[in-house]
Amino acid sequence: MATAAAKPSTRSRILEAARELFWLKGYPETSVAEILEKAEANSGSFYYYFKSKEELLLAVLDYYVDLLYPEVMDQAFATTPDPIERVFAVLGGYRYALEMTGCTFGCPLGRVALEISDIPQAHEKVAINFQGWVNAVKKCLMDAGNRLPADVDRHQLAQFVLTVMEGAVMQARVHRSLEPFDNSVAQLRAYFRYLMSAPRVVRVKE
Amino acid sequence: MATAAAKPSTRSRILEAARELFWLKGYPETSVAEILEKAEANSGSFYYYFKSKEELLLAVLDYYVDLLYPEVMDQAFATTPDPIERVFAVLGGYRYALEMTGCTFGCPLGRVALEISDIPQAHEKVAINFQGWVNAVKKCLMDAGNRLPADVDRHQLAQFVLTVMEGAVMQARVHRSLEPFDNSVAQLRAYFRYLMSAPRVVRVKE
DNA sequence: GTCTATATATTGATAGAC
DNA sequence: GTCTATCAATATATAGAC
Repeated sequence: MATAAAKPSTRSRILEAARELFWLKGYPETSVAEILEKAEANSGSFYYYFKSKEELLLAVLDYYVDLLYPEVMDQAFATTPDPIERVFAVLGGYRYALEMTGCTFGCPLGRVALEISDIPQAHEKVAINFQGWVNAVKKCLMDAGNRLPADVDRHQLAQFVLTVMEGAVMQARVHRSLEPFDNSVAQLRAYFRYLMSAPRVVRVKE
Repeated sequence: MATAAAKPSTRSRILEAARELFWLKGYPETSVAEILEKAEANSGSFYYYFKSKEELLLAVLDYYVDLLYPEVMDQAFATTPDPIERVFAVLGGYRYALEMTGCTFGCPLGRVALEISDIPQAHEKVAINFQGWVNAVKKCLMDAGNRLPADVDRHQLAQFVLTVMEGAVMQARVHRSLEPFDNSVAQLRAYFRYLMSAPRVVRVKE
């Protein structure tokens, strides 16, 4: 017979609680005491597993690397076979997160990227996460083959998709509205439509 | 004869110190004590002018509204007559700020947008700042007249430019490199080139 | 490994003299 | 309006029993 799920280890409970609180409240605004309460753990356990709050942040950022596919990419890849549409399905996932949170919370890594300024290792780890995201999108763009012009740099375009996602999420957050997000994605779509459009004959001045 | 510049008022010294520190360290990580030290003021003066640290943040965000043209737009408008090139000159201003700070500091409002989550008034004021920015860019796009297709929504496109700026600045910050910024602007340029390209004859399948 | 109790520093904010 | 002194709360982190 099925047994009840075992309670996760203390360390992973702390990690999970921190991940959620850093996402909701930000790293500087989250106290160790709050993390402990949410994780149902004690101060002694915390400092047994982590040297400091700062080290916990770095562990959370490593954790996010593992979550890229299960939390961000897998669903888009599973439901959307067309590689170009997959890219927009990934963006749709962020739209859904905004929708579910009243347009308050989008990408937790973008938040760390801007709110932290004195922990260079944190930026390095966010950069690694961004690289993983960009590579996943780049893979889609490469899978699109010759539907995109050969001279379009896939890496640059994938980086641009991340740029648009982060900027769009930010604006949705401050406006508490999906409109700026949808507008930005609409413009990105127009750009892709152009890139994928049939060969053009440009009328030349006589 | 010329007199030495008068020392700014205590209130404006506090406001200016806060603006810079919130930009460099973020709002939660900046203590009132630091602001006072930088402003050469005392706790008593601070709470004479501001009800709380939170109210100071709101005052700083109002202050930014006044700084939009002098700090962000004026130079681009003065040096670049072409309205489309003006938009890219504005982006060039952010590139310069990144360059001058080792790719660590871009837009202070984007930072507040993501690091603050429990002060709705702060988001409202960032939204007002973003609106001003978008409107300034929108004005350029409208000045471009029929160089852009009539059916392109100027507001949506201006919002997209802000999206790209914020996302590009964020990536430059985490990578400590201008490359992601330049890549994103290059893609935005390609999109504008497309929008401004001569009327196209699309080859139709037979 | 987990617990409670606590050390030490710093936080935002206030009081009251001048 | 500006000053110093200080409050009360909270922060991260540690000590040492179990």
